[in-house]
Amino acid sequence: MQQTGRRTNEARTAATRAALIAAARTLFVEKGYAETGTPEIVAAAQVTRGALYHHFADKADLFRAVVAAEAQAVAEAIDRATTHAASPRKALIEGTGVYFAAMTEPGRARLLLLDGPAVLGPHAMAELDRSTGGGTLRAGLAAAMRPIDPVELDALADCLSAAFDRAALAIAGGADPAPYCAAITRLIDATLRTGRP
Amino acid sequence: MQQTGRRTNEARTAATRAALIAAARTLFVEKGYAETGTPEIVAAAQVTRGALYHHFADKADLFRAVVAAEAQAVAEAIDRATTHAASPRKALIEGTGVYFAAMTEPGRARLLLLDGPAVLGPHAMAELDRSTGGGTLRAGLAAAMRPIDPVELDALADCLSAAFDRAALAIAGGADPAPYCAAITRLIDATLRTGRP
DNA sequence: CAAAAAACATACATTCTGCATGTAAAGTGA
DNA sequence: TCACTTTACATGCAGAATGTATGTTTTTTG
Repeated sequence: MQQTGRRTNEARTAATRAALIAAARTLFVEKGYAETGTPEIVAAAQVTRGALYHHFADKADLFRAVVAAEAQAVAEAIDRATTHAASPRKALIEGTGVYFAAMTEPGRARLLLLDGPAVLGPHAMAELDRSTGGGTLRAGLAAAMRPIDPVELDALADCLSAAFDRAALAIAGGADPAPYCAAITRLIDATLRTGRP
Repeated sequence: MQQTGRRTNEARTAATRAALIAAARTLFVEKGYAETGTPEIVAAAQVTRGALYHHFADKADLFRAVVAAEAQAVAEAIDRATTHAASPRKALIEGTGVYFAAMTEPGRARLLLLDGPAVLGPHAMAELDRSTGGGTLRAGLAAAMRPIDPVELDALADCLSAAFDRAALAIAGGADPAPYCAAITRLIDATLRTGRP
């Protein structure tokens, strides 16, 4: 495992960045962003602080990379599991189920829903969502409801996703999933009925 | 304004704590929890760091006091504006309006919805809600819907309040309130229709 | 009014962050 | 392949922040 052989610069960079992101993810999940120091991260990643500050602007930038990777993983899980369901409504219900399942990955809820918004700001998180898999819920709603004002649709999708996030966070925190799943299903059905009376 | 005259200990403590909480609130709102240092806080409050660490266990404890005061203010605003509306449904709609208005106080959304959960944890925030004004939404739902499983009612109230919070955060961030108000009203109506078909 | 306790003030030890500067490894053009 | 440039990493340092230990002043109490 010693880097005795020659390695291309691209490979070196990829390896170092990957090691840093993996180590940082573990520690950020375990102890939170603020309580994790860069010395601890680089020790776990087997690199020096110099390497960290060569590849990332600062600690927050490394955290941004960790969160981005996490959002990417969620987006991929959703893309992968997208079965073309019969009705738009079925698609919506299944989609939320997949999102829900993806958010059970340990530490994911804390990174994406707790420390992420606080450290990077809700604006950066929203843009991150948009650049990865965002818009899925909005599209699903648009397909399943009667046409509504696009701006209100944006707001509705935003509020609904917040409800999903709260459920995911509660479950990640040890709550019983059953009542939350029931509540979420109820919310979706209710919203759809609003569109088609 | 010099504290030349004799002051009872109780008064000294109250004044010092109030000055610290006020100064900390301003700075935490302006620059966030992590970027605000205790030297800056005590300078703004005209006290020394010794006073801070005499009254509060650590920086997070001071932050907890700030957030608790904020939650208290919200609870009082809701209690104050509670008009006994005609129908349970009207009461629910009006209640969310009052909550919404209370959350427009500058900095409040950041303290209660962003830094609070990240620094103190969602569990502590939930307990804080419970100890101040929490349960209002749950009670309103229970009154306006046909009876449902209490555990699911808890989850539903939790998810709905998350939707409200997201809207409050968006508006505090500069978003147009109109579409969010429309989306929230739609969500409430839809949920109530679920209970009484 | 003396003794105890509370409320502060000061100094210090530790730790962290970000940068500046130094070195080794890889890429490049002739 | 060889000098040269660039990239990747290593080390050391300056500034600042946190929490605590210890000292001092102001109330309170018997």
